[in-house]
Amino acid sequence: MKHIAKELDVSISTVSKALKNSEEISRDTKEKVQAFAKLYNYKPNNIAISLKNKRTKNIGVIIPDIVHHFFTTVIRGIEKFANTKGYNVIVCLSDESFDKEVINMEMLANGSIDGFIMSLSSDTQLKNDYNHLKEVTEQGIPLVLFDRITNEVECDKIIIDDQLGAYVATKKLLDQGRKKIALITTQDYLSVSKARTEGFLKAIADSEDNAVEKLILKMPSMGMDESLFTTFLDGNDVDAVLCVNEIFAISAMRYLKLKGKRIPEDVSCIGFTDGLLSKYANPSLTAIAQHGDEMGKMAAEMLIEKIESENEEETYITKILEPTLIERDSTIN
Amino acid sequence: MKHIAKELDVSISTVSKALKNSEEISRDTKEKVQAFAKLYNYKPNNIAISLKNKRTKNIGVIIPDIVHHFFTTVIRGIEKFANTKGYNVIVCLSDESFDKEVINMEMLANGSIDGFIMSLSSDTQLKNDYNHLKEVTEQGIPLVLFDRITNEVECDKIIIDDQLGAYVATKKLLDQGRKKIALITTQDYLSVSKARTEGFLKAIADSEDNAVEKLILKMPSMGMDESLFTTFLDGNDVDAVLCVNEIFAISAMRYLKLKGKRIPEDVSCIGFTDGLLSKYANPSLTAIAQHGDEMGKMAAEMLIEKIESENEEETYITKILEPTLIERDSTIN
DNA sequence: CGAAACAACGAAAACGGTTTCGTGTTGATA
DNA sequence: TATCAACACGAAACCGTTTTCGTTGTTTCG
Repeated sequence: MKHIAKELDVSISTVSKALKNSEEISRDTKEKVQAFAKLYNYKPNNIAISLKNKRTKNIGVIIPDIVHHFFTTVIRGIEKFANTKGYNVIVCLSDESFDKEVINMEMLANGSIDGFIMSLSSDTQLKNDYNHLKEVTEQGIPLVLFDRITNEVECDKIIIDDQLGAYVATKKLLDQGRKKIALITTQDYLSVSKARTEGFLKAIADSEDNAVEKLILKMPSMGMDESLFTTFLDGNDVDAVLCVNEIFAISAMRYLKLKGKRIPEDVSCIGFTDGLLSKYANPSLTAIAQHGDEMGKMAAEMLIEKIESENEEETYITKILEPTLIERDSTIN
Repeated sequence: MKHIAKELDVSISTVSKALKNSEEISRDTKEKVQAFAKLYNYKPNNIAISLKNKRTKNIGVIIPDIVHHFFTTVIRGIEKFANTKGYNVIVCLSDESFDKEVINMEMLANGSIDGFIMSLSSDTQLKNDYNHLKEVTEQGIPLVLFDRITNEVECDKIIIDDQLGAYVATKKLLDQGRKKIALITTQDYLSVSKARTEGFLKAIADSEDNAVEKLILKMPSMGMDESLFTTFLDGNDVDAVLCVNEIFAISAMRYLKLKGKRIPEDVSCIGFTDGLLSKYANPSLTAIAQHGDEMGKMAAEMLIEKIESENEEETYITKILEPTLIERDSTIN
């Protein structure tokens, strides 16, 4: 701009206004300035604009893991919507660690972003410490929590109804006449695991069928522990399995097949998260779709709404998406 | 800072220096200022610092698709390394579209980032138009291209040796005595597909076994076209299949099994990209690992090196990573 | 004791824009 | 002809920091 101003012998103010097509400036000058701007391929400096406006047009996304189908679909949803609104997405990975989550938030909270979208790390949910979130909201930075959320922090939230998902899936298994149903899940401190377990138990309780046996295996970590897994499946002759993630479900199917079980004839399997594995498994896996794209889109929508809204009224909402049961070949039709 | 300055009755300059532990400022004042800063939880504004330093500590990553195992591992690699160096990662998705790629680059090139890491969209490789990349490099913004690259642009690049990967995989199939080997790939305008096809052909040529038959199916798009696929496999009684991605490989295995073929006894299968599908397929799929994490890490390393190096000497390097053949159950040991 | 050296700090410019508030020129109106 | 809008533009403050270059007041030394 300085350059153009000098070249055209006008002030920087005039250049600025001319480029914004201000009514203040004569048609003549505007055309000249704009022509020069094109010529010199002038592009306004985003940083300077951000400093002036106190708005960066960046949104920070903090997730535990990116090599995970659900999270990537959420990011895609966020990115797509954010882009239409002129926002960029800064992605940080907490790697399931509380400390990294804190560091990342602090890194971004110093003016780099206009708002956060995040899903809690397992470590954070275990520690149950949300001070870093509270600090951010107290600074007035909008925050949207998705999927792995907490009630300890007041902010917008979006989740799928995990309990309902598990309920519907379990009901599906019951309706097929399954009597010995296993739930393979993770520890309860993860908000989603807890909700899914509740849905599972509720469905069985609602069935009022005393012949139904329920079994629950709580895996210690997010990863696979083969021995726990096989011991559980060896010791219990189940006829249905509901797993809280694809990996558990695929592994269960594989091991059951190894043991000579036919799927779905002998054992029905359902897994949470409708990812690639479910689709391409053999047999393909009936799955509870979490609609990550939609979730991401809505999270971005809620966040940008908050960012751009003038009023400071603190009304927070929690949106609950309905999961969908995608029926495939691992359950009987 | 203004606040602290007023409160302590010193100048803003003094506050700034005190916070940076400048030698100019007395121990006494420094302690006071730093204490106040802690008290008021002062955090420097990154935007202002960026404006002053002309360095944002952000790196822009533009990839065609994020719901793709290889790309997510690359992002993870980038993010991890970048974070250790104090950089944040802004992710943009081109969605395989030339236009979006251009828009994203322009959005970020106006001061939002210090450098780019990107992988070309298929659309861009088809159009063969790289002016947006050239503009960016001419502006002096460092650029590192990975995986899907072009020779049309002078910049740092990093790829895996796709030709070698295909060569090794094909050789593996030949060594097993396979005589009728299929390659299922995509169109040649994708740099990686081309290289893989070359490796495939080279391995067969090198074998000097005239009994070996080679077949190539070029799928029209990135997605699956079932009819083309099945027609090809029905019409050719192959005993080995090499696929340029997991989806093709898994689909091939599934269809072959459907036709009564045993894997690996009757047909050996190998796929590019060692992702989740390969690991959890049944049988598990022998795969060519592309080391996305490593690639991402190195890309970030190269980029940050360029960003932080003082000298303007234009020396660009291309790093070539070696792929690894991960042997699993879809090939004979 | 005067000059030089030094320690401690502040004023102001700079980064690249936006925006408010003038100000000087016109032309129309009373 | 004096008055007043409207018009077209410029000066300067501002966003929050950094940094250069003074400017003080105090030592130190010859």
